[in-house]
Amino acid sequence: MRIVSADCSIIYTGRGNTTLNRGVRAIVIKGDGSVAVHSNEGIKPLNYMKAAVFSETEEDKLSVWTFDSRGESLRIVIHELLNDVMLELSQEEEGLIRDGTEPQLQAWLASNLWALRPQEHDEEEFTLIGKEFPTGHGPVDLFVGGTEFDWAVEVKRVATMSAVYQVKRYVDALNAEPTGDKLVKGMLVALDVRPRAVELAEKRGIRTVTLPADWNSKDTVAKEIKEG
Amino acid sequence: MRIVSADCSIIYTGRGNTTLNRGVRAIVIKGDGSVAVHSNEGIKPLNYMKAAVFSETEEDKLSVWTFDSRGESLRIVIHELLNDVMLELSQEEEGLIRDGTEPQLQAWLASNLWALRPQEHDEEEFTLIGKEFPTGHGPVDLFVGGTEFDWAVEVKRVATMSAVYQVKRYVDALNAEPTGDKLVKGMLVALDVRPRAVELAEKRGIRTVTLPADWNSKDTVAKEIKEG
DNA sequence: TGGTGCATTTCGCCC
DNA sequence: GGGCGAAGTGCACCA
Repeated sequence: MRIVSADCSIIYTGRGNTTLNRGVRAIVIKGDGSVAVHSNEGIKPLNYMKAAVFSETEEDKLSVWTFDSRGESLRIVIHELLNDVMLELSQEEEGLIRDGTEPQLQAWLASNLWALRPQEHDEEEFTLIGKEFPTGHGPVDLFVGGTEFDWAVEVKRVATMSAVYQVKRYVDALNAEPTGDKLVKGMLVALDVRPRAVELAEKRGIRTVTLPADWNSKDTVAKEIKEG
Repeated sequence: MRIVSADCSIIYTGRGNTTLNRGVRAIVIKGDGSVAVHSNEGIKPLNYMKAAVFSETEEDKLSVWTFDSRGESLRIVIHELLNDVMLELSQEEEGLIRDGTEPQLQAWLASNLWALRPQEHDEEEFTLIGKEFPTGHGPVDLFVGGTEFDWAVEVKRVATMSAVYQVKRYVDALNAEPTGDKLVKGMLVALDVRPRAVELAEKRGIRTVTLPADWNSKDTVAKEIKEG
């Protein structure tokens, strides 16, 4: 990985267009040809490009670095090159091992359906009918049978209003072409159900369940429930 | 900005949990306290944290770097520190100037309503009724009067199926409580309307308009039209 | 290879 | 400061 600090100005054209006036930034060029330009703030780069082809030209006695990819171009004018470092990183990167992702949350819920109970003391028995259950408007994460209703359960890490609309579509589609004899209701389960989503869900008759952040570290889980 | 290359292993706990086994990566620490760990591939960092508080301890004769933020922790065990570089970047970063963003596309359409015509030779006159026009399901980008219908126009850079559902909600809400005497129809305008979105829009009676990538560089614009 | 949806999304705008 | 939605989203997965 090559890291350069330089007084530079940058123009990007491609999916959009951006201009970056003169200033000193860090230019990072990786082994796979990807390039990123970083300022002294924030996580995201100012400019970037994936797997690009590098070429260097000279204009008005200034070095111009061009990175080209399909239909995109990043053009860096080097006014002054201040630093140039090469770092030898691992060639074989194993990559991150993630935990607490949405698919894992979904799998955990599938085998801990009691977490969907509206109240701690509730004894309602849920049975798993299917995962990624087809609805005619795309698959719903979990399809669960209850005593009174069947439930279309959508799992999110963060649930916003659009997730409520999504559940609504699933419920309508499932009730339009019933596969069982029970009425289908909707349930939105997330670590963070946004207030506006809670509000909208209540209005639409959809139950929301907020799981605690440590859902995967305990067997007994306290949770907040809003019944729509 | 400090850049370190090190043989390290990393554990993150916070919004999720991640483990990164031993390997040589670049650790980037910026002036605002944000930290990012980069491998030799890709744009996104393996691990990262915004505006964190740094502290260094020693465990089993190894240096451990801990970055803490509210409820999050990034813990980097330094097995071997290979490189340590300090780069002086601009303190005052003007930032990117963006062009071709969705708001700009929306503004351009508002004063170039002819671009919404279904055919090049069509002479239909559109009149702008409002921008960010309230619908009862959130504001629609443009509300436009035509000869036969009024149009709820949603503008995207990339339009997917969820954008179609969004327009459908606007149209239904507007027709449920009419503000004019014309029936409201939906229109989805984007630089890239995904095939599945086109398909769904046709089924839902929503018109889709695909603008060319160079929409802002010419006055006469060729475009593809699908009438729903 | 392209479509679909998650992300420790990040980031900016408006309230 | 929290909510909301765009992003040059990136990225992995799956057809």
